[in-house]
Amino acid sequence: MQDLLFDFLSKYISLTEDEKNAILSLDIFHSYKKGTILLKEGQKSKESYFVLKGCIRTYYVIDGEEKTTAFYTEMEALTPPCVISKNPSEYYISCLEDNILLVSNSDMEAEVNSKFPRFENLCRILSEELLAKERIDFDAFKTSSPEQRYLNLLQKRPDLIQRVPQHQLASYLGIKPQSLSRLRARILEKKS
Amino acid sequence: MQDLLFDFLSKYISLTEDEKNAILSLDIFHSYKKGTILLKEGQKSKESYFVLKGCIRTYYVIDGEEKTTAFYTEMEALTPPCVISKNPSEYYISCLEDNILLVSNSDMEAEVNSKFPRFENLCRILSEELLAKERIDFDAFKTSSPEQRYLNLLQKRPDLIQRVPQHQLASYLGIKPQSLSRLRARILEKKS
DNA sequence: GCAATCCGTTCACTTTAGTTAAGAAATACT
DNA sequence: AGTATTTCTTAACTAAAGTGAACGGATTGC
Repeated sequence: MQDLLFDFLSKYISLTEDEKNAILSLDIFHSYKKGTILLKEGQKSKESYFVLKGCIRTYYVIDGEEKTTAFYTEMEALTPPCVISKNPSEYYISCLEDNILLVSNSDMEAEVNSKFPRFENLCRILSEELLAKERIDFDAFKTSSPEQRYLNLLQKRPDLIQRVPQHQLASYLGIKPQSLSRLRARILEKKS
Repeated sequence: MQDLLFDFLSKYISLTEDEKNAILSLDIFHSYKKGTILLKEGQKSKESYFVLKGCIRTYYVIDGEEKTTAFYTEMEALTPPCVISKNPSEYYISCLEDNILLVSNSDMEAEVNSKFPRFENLCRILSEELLAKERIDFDAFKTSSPEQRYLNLLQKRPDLIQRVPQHQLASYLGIKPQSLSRLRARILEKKS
C-alpha cells in the first residue's frame, strides 16, 4: 500500500530512503468503513486526505437536501477549504466505499516542510497542478449542457458512473436525479 | 504601483529590502491597452499574470462562439493551465480594460524560488488558497440555478456587473446572453 | 422474513433556458 | 457627423430541466 504512495510521488521527485522513512514514521495510513463521516458541517479541522484506495465524497446540506459536489478516488488529494480558511466547514466529507486514506494535518505538514524543503517544493507543484486542473474542469462545466457534462464524464471518468449512486451523480452534474434519468433515456433513444 | 504588490504580499510574508529589490529588478511590471490579447488558443506560454490594475478575461472559442469562463481583477493571479501542462493553450486571454500587470515566467519563478526559499513557501500558500477558493466557487456554481448565480455575483462581485459586457457575463454564468436579459427582467418584476 | 426506507425510473405539468429573428441602443470607425 | 458594427433587449417558439407524485425494485433494519 505504501508503494502506491511512493510510486505516485516518484512522478514528481525521487525521495531518499531517509525521506521515505520519515514519511512512514508519521503513521498516516488509515482505514475507514464505507459510510464513515470524516468531516461534518460546522466542524473545524486541520486534516487533509489522500485516497490510496476507495472513494470519498464532499456534500453540502442545503434546505435539508444533500448536494454532492465532488468525488475523490485513487491517487487524488483533498484539503478541505476549512483547513485553509480556519473557519468551520461548510460541507460534509464521507466515505463512499471502504477506504484506505493517507491523513495528514496542517501542523504535521508544516513540520515536514521545514525539515525537508524539497517537500515544500513538491506541495507547491502539486497544488499548482490541482488548481490548473480544477479550473479546466470548472470551465468545461460552465461551457457545456447537463447532457454534454454527462457524456464527458462517461468519457473521462467512466468508473465514477459505476461506483457512485445516481442521485449523487446528478447533483455532481448540477441537476436533479429525475433529470439525469430522463437525460440518459434520451441518449439511449438517440443511439438507436 | 509597486506598493500595491508589496502591500498584498505583506499579508503572507514580510519581505526584506533585498528581497523586494530582487523582485523589482526582474522588471515584471507591464502595461497593456484594452483589447490586447495576451495568449491565443494553440500557443505555448510560460507566462503568469498578476493584475495590479484593470481586468483580464479568459475565453474559449467553441463552434465559432466566444465562451468567457473567468475574469481576473485587482490583486488576482492567473497561471494558465498550459503553463503547467506545457501543452498548447486551449483558450485566449485578453485585456478587458487598460491594464497594469505583473508578468512572470516559469523559468524566472524557478530561479527566484531557489534563491529565496521563503518565496517557494509563499507560492505554495497562495496556490493552496486559490485552489480552496476555486473549489468553493465551483461548488456554489453546481449547487445553484442561473438566477441564483446572478444574484450571488451581484452580492460578491458587484464591480464585475458594472465593468463587464453582458454577453461575457452570460457565459461566465453558464447561460446565453438572451437568457441573462430575461432573467434580469424577471428579477426586476419580482421586486415590484 | 417482513416492514420500512431508500433509490431509480416514469409521467404529467410548470418553469426556465436555448433558438431564431428582429429591432433599438450603444460603440467604434473613418 | 454619419455609417457600420456590435451589443442588448424583446418576442415567439422549442427543448430541456424543475416539481410533485406514483410505481416497482433493491436495501436496510428489526
